[in-house]
Amino acid sequence: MDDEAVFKALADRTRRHLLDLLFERDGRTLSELESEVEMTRFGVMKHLKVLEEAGLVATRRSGREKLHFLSPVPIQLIHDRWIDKYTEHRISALADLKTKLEKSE
Amino acid sequence: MDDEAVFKALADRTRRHLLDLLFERDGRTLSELESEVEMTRFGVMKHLKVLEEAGLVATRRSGREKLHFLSPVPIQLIHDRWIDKYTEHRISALADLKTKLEKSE
DNA sequence: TTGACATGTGACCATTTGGTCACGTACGGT
DNA sequence: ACCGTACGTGACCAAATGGTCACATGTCAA
Repeated sequence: MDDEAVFKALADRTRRHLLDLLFERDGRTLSELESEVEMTRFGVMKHLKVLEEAGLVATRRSGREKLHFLSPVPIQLIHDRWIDKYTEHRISALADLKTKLEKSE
Repeated sequence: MDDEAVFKALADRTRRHLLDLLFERDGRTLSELESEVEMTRFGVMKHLKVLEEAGLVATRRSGREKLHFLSPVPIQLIHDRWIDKYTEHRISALADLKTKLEKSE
């Protein structure tokens, strides 16, 4: 697996925020994403490039705009790497519990 | 979520290899893990500390040894963040296909 | 209690990374 | 044709990261 690019891409807080934005609504342009982040256009562009090269974001040009889409396949592969099929249900229960505890703080 | 530490921890190739080793067999000592990696003891120790602080590895002391265990809960949480429950089956099929294609190369 | 083994700490250095900027290219509307 | 808009490139710098080493602590066993 070409995992290096994927994990490096996920290691930055801004890039994860961009993924969150695209998870919420797909097909946004660079300018639109830029307005959601405290950073110049150049920074955002660099981050999107990293995400695209990692296969976490797919793009499509439309005139002078570039549309960005979330591509979750690599995330699924991460999961499959360290979660044993047989213990998956047990872990899921733990993860749900952890989420609930944190929300109720 | 305290995701920063988790993603930073996963961003390094050596640390992912250590997780693979622990996924394969739990409860190993530092010295044992050191022998599996091309690096001095100090480097491995630093990496294990990062993994432990991220909650990806749990430890237990036993005499002068320190035993390391894989803790996959944070991995599950990553998955849950960007994989929509309703599209999960479709993505899984894609991920399986990708794995098969890469294996047959 | 002495010695060997297993783990721990802080300083140090080379490389990578995140962010900005000056400048450049491409498309659309009027 | 022209101007405004949207995206792209390369250089540059400060900060974070990965790795090693000298040195230190704790534990077992003879």
